[in-house]
Amino acid sequence: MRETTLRDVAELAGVSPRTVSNVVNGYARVTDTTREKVERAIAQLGYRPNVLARNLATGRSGQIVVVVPYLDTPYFSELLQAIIPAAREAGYNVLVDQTDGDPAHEASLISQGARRLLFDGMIFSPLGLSQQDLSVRDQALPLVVLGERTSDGTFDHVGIDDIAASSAAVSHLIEIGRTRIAAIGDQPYPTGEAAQLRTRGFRAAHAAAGRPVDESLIIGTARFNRVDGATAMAALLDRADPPDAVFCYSDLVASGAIHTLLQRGLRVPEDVAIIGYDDIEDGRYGRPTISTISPDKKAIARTAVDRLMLRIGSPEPVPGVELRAAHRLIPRESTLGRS
Amino acid sequence: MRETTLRDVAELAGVSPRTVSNVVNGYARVTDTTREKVERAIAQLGYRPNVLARNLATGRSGQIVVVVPYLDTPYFSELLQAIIPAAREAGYNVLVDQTDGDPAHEASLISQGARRLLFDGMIFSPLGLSQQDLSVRDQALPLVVLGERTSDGTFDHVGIDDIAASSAAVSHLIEIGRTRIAAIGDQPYPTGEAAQLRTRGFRAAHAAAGRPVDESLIIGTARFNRVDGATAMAALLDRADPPDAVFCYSDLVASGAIHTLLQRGLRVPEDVAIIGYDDIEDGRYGRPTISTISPDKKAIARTAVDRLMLRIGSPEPVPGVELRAAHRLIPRESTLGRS
DNA sequence: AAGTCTGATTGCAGCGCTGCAAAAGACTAT
DNA sequence: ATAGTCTTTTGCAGCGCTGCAATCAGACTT
Repeated sequence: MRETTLRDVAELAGVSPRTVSNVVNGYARVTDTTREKVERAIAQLGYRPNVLARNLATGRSGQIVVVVPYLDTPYFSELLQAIIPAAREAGYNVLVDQTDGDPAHEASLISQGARRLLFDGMIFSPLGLSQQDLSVRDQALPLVVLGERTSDGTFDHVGIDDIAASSAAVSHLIEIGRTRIAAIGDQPYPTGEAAQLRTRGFRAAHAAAGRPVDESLIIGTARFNRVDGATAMAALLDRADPPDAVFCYSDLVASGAIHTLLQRGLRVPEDVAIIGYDDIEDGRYGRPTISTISPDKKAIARTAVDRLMLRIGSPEPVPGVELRAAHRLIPRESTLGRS
Repeated sequence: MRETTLRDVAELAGVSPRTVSNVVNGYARVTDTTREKVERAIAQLGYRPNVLARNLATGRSGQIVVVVPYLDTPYFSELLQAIIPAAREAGYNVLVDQTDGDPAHEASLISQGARRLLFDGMIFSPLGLSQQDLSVRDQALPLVVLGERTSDGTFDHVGIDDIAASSAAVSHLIEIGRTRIAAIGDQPYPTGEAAQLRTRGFRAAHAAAGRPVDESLIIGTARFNRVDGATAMAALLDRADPPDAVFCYSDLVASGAIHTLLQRGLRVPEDVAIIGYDDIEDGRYGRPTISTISPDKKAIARTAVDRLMLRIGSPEPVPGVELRAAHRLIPRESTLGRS
């Protein structure tokens, strides 16, 4: 039993297939009477357009892909949760990909390859790819990059002002009277742009307060996750002169750090104050609740989707722009204590 | 500048388009010399097949959709992280959808509607739909259901033995000497099957130990999240006779409950032991670490994908089966204390 | 040497839709 | 009544690929 096609509907309604197509797509001018006839026929036959055929005819898939390093990282899943409805609203479906931060995988994705045409555009949150890697890519693919890379002019970049945000976080620690402030999460190598910006904010806040930076208090980690946070915190505590506050480059890192502190019988924030970054839901429910920098994820999602739609819709190349979403400092128990 | 097509390759290689297609798809028998010729031509022209055209010709999209209620719920994002690679391995791309548990949205998804043909099959984790709702659906859509519904014979169901798992969790609480055990998460209404199975396990464990169940210790919640867990725990503590242990229907609920306990200055597990369900990553890093029931997510993902592939590949209807993945009890600090 | 068989290759048709531009109708102005 | 204008509808062709069945070439039988 064949599915009903445009042609079937056309026959029943007594019009041409093209007219049915016009009705279905809301295209062009169609008289009300014709429209009604067609709609009645559609209803009667239970016609549903064949997306595959439409895709081939239009050369578009109506899908975008969102690529994140890790799906089970709360920040990304929360972001995704914001992107999907925004895309759907624009009439697009969302494919999801995770790369595990693998540079090869990431590179293969932006060069399209076998999955060409499967999606009309990409929202990409790179991890393993450096700024430079991003530039050698299939220029035909409309691309919006999230995170901390900067645009090379061929794609858009949406992010928050990481330096300002990080600086605000550290200034907050200074304001509550901390004097030995550590940073956990630095990544001083090409793919560590995100981390490096936060380190710059860390320095900026010190400079603004007229404080020197103790370089030995900047601890590197491979990833921004709990284990790394816990390990780095342990290393800090094993020193002769442990810090009295830590700026963690993600809430997960913060959560790991807090874990270590509590395990050693130290109090947060009395002994060591902690501030994170990302404002993941977890941070609002742990104990203590985690002070953090909250990027406006909804704004990021909406902006990214809007720009991507614009790129997809435009015949000629759209110059890439830098777009900043808002962020704000949210002090919670891990710096202010129980209220 | 047109993209190169099969025809271009055929011309350059001096063979028919059909032969090129055969080479590309690894179909049929092709002599080594022909294959080489074709492959050389492909490389020379940088030919990449047009997925859209292939989809139309074959009537398949090479995509499956995974539908979950909430993407930012760790259990689902962890599950998704397991499903995506499994599907990719089988040559399928994964679309992701979240329904917010909205019954209307869920219903529209399983009835296919406008997105017909966009995916060849669906892995669906229902929340708002009752058993009955599931049965009125587009039978043509290959479907594998996750979670706690049971198959009506037209789709496969993959889950763990919830009753046994819940019972094991509660038995664990009994074994460590607890006498007043509460349950947080019951949902005594049609769409609450998941919760009800856990409640049955709760009762079963009591029965097995020859203990009566105090019905007033079974607390309902609208969702399985932190807030609900925290609220329910507070209600329990406000009673004259609070429990000394709680079986929480998810790790998030457990996390919320622990939050309340600690906030009130109670100790976990000394004053109240807590066990959760799902084994999300968070539970391994919080303080205390959360004892839990760990469903084998990798097995669930693999089984679901395998079954779906089988359904997609089969011309005639495949009878639906019930498949059980393994689970195990993982005692951690929230029941055993610090070691 | 003719007949048979096996495996490699090919041609045709069409998947169901839309872009394009032309045709048909409706209406206005002369 | 006729030409001109604008709106609505239509026909054609083709997006690039694969299913199917037929064809062809070579090897093997008798």
